[in-house]
Amino acid sequence: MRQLSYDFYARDTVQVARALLGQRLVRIVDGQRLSGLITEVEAYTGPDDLASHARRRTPRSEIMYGPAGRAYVYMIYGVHFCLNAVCKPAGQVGAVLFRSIYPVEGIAVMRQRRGLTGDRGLTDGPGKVCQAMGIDQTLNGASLTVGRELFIEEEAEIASAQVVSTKRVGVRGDDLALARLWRFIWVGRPRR
DNA sequence: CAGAAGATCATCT
DNA sequence: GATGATCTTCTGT
Repeated sequence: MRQLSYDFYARDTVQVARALLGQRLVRIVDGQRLSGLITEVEAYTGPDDLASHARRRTPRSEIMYGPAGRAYVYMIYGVHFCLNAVCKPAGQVGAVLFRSIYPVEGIAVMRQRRGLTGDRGLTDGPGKVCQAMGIDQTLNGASLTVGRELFIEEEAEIASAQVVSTKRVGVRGDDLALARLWRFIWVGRPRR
């Protein structure tokens, strides 16, 4: 199992998003291995994408302006965390949001962290993925390429990934022109 | 199954 | 002071 390296992330954000589908997200906590196959992602591009936090360069979004292959973790609605992989297509800015995984290793731990007894709804949402895997803001800025607590392992490439939606988002009124969400899902993925 | 509402706080204006 | 790259619970069909 090879850990995805810097070169994987240092590409066009949309390409990285597509390529991440089917790869294995791994979290090691207390010596325990938690993992799952990536089934849904979303690409956020640089300053010209109004849907992206990088639309403004602030202390929070600064990580997205840094080197590729690092984790961008932030809290949302005061309740949940979202995990991103920073991408850097030469001089550009971007990140990929992990929206859903198919859990494989450490499922019992994930259930416990999620407060569930079954597998329904275990890891099918950005906040759920973070809760199940114990990902919080302490991992913001962590390296996904040389880190040992959070990284991605290479799996056999899948062909059935596709764009499910590109959506335009209004920002303060009628400003619909520049916001795009590139969401990719692994069609025909295993179900849990 | 679909829609509404509340939770709760880091971040930015 | 307002907002949000979400989730859960509750209501009604």
